[in-house]
Amino acid sequence: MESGYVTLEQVAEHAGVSLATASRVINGSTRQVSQRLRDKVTASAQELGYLANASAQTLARNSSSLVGLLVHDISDPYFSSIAAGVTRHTEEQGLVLVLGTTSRSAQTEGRILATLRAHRARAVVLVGSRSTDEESNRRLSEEILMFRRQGGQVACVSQEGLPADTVTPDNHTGAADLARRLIAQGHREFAILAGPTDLQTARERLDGFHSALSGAGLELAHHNVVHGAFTRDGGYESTRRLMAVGTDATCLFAVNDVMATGAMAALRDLGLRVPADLSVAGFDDIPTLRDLTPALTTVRLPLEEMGERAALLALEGEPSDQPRVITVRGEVVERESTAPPTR
Amino acid sequence: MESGYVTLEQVAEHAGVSLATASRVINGSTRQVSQRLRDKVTASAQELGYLANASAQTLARNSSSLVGLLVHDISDPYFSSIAAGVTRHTEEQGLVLVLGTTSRSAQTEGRILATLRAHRARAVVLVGSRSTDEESNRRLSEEILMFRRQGGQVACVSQEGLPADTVTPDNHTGAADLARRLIAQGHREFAILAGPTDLQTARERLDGFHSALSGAGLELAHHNVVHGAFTRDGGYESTRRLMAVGTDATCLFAVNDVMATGAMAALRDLGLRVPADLSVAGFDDIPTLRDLTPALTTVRLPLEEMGERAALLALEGEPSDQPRVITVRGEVVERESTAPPTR
DNA sequence: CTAGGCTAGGAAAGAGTTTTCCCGTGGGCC
DNA sequence: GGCCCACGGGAAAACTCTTTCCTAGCCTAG
Repeated sequence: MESGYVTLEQVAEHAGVSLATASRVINGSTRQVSQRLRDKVTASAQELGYLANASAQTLARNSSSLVGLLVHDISDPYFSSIAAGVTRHTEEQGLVLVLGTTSRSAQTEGRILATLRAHRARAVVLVGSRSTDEESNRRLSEEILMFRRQGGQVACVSQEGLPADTVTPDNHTGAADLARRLIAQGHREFAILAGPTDLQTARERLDGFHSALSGAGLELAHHNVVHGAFTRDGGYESTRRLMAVGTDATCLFAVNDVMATGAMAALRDLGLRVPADLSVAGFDDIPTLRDLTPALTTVRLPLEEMGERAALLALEGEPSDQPRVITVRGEVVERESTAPPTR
Repeated sequence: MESGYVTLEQVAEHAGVSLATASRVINGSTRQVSQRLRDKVTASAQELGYLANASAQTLARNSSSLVGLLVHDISDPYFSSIAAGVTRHTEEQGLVLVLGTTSRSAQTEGRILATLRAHRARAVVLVGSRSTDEESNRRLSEEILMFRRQGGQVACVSQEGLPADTVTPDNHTGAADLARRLIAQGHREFAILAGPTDLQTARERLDGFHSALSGAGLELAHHNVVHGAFTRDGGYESTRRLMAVGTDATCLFAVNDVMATGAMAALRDLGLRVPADLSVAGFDDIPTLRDLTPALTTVRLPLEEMGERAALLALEGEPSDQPRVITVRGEVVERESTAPPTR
């Protein structure tokens, strides 16, 4: 333990057995080893402070205990919630979690996936909404397939349609449920912070909301749908844009909570009160944002659980050809940010 | 590329050169290789889709590109902000970030550090407040030294006193500055949510606050200091306890923002208004929590930058014996959660 | 013209495991 | 008692790189 490393060979020598035997004892191989030698080896390992060299093991086994997790931005509480779920599972399995931050760049994503392949990562969990851009999807699919060909498993959160297992919220139904609740509350005119145009998740939520409106015989005016970044600042800025041209809406639906947060900030800066002047609803029910005032009406998603289940899919599953899809249903939680319209 | 892997040997063979030459070309060795062979090798590598096996490289070089990051809980926005900073640096250096979540368990921490050693991680960044418990500090120091003996570098955030480089906030001064501002605002009676008793950071902030009070000739009543978990729920619960026995304080200082968040929630539940009935101040200025209403008066820490600088320390520094300490000074930001007392 | 020094390239020795293959011993069965 | 099998143990190959050491060839200087 003095300095540097203790190798298995040293353990074997110290125990007076062969390298093979020592190895068999250490990693509890299927092969039988007599109790006597077993004890001697474990004692030696203990005494010398043996710690197996993970690289050598990976090389020999051609499989590591690394699990990748790709998110756009770990400081975004949406991603960090999911990350916590993934972490919980990898931690208790004794796996090593590699965190890759893509900053929404497909190129970075590709680079990280290659790195994970180079490390013979066992699995990777991809979080973040799928783009609707065909080209980038094709490239991502290619990467995923390459990963799988090399024996790795892939699971996605919120990214259906890729050649990998998926756990995804039912965005359409969730948004539609929410819309119906808001209609029941008395709202007739809505504005929507719809996020980026090329994001599958954002689009599904918009569609779901829209279709519930149609079902109730309501129109959604074109000028009441505004697109922008899927972030807090995107929500802020989108709201400013919306209010600059003016709106007749009594309720603002931001397709995710972080945008709703930005929206509420913008409205406050404009001197408007929520929900008195305008109701605001979000989507995700991010734990960290539950303390906003007024408390956000939103669609609850079990984010941490989703991360955990994705990890489970990636790590337990047989590498099947048919991607398994777990759909989780969101539940509308009505809080203080929405109220019957005063107009 | 068909399936499985392409090895360097295959590339060499395809290019009609030796393994050694191929290796030299691939990793741009110091040794000269003629342009002709160089081109042939790169072309072959490209054509075959060669990707170096990271484990083999680690084994051969006895050094990997893994960097560990240890936090208590990644879904806590304090940690995820710092993580974002660390990530930024590792990402642009092409390093691989391993995220370890300790759940505040020294045992888990030890386990993860051992895993990182087994992987020959190049460096590790430890985030989170040092305990004041001597025994666990001794054990952690031992782990760190072992890590360093094996060629790894260690840097800490908010954990001074360990045998490793550190970037730490000046908790004492920050809290004292805050106290003085609050006194200037007219407050004379304070209550403190002091966090866990055994947390160095919490204690320093309490001490700093306390000493500024003393400096102004003010007392801090014993019953106005309440301890509890360093979390949102800890803050909530501590506040309930505080209010249950009653307090004469006009201002409540929670030693970090997440506790302050819980405090504000508790006060709201009790029907008290902030700052009208009671002022509340925090510490950290966590970006995600800036949208709370009322906006929190707090001490701003450049969390992301702190993460980045810790990564820098761990990765640039010479392994020196004398731990380098970077102290960052927090800046008081006065917002809406504090106001002159009405009583 | 030869000795000596460079240089580019290759052979091979590691790096630390796992795992296959082989061997010797001992026990059970006829 | 002999044969076969099972089983515990070891030697060595395999995993894929990096790097050292060596060699052949060429150039230059004496």
